Amino acid sequence: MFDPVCPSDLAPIRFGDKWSGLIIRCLEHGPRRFSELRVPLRGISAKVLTGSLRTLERDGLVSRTAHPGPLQRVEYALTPLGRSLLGPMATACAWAEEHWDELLDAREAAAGLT
Amino acid sequence: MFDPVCPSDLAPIRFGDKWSGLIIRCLEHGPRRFSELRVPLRGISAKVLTGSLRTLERDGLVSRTAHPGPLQRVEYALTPLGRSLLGPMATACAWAEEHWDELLDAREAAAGLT
DNA sequence: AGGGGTGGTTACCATCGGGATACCGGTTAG
DNA sequence: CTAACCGGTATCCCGATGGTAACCACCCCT
Repeated sequence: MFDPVCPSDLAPIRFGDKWSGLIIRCLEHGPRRFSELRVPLRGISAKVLTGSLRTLERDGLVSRTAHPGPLQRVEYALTPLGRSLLGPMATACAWAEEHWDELLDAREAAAGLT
Repeated sequence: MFDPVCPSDLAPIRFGDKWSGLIIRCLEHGPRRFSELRVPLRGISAKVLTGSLRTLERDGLVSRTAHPGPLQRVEYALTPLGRSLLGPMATACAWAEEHWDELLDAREAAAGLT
């Protein structure tokens, strides 16, 4: 997702994968079920989604609750820790929205003089 | 580096690699030369560093200037666009510093009940 | 009994990022 | 002449990431 780079010790540390950011934002407005997550994340395979969810769970960002009852029903929700990430993520998104065009322009310009 | 995830269109988009964040932070306080970058980024190979720098250059975040003269001297600096990233990155770093322990605890707890 | 939805797991496979190593042209110092 | 430094490039290789497809148990509905 991103590198929380600590200036103190210069080592690259990453957590999160291709989909983690998206998943967290999908959980922003409340718990979602497994299949509810697959809808907005068009293209994600079950395997990768479970993988990402397991990692997020392991890191304490997302909680998994299997609701009892005859129907199989599993809900994923943000933990407080996960929710605390929404702020920084919003900042990053704001930056991206603001500078997206410049990025594309730069890439296009760079491709142009190839 | 991180996913600037736009909530509007849910597609995973990433730019930056393992070292991009670190490189940008190394350039925070002024231009640096190729070999000056390799020092704080212990462990990075020349190939990977050039690769990352080329990508950052392509995206308009970093500028490369080969100074004329008999001595080979190349300097990398942040562009205004690159500098605009420092804010969001600081936010991310602050989050990381604040919640780093919780993350580690969660991982440890998860590993514990394996 | 059969079909469908939910929430996965497993095996297989292609791709890619990144690390190690060697090399290279130009320049300067000893 | 030789060695060393700068800023790379060329190759090889490995492991992780991620995608596809098949399969599975459990439950519901008809």
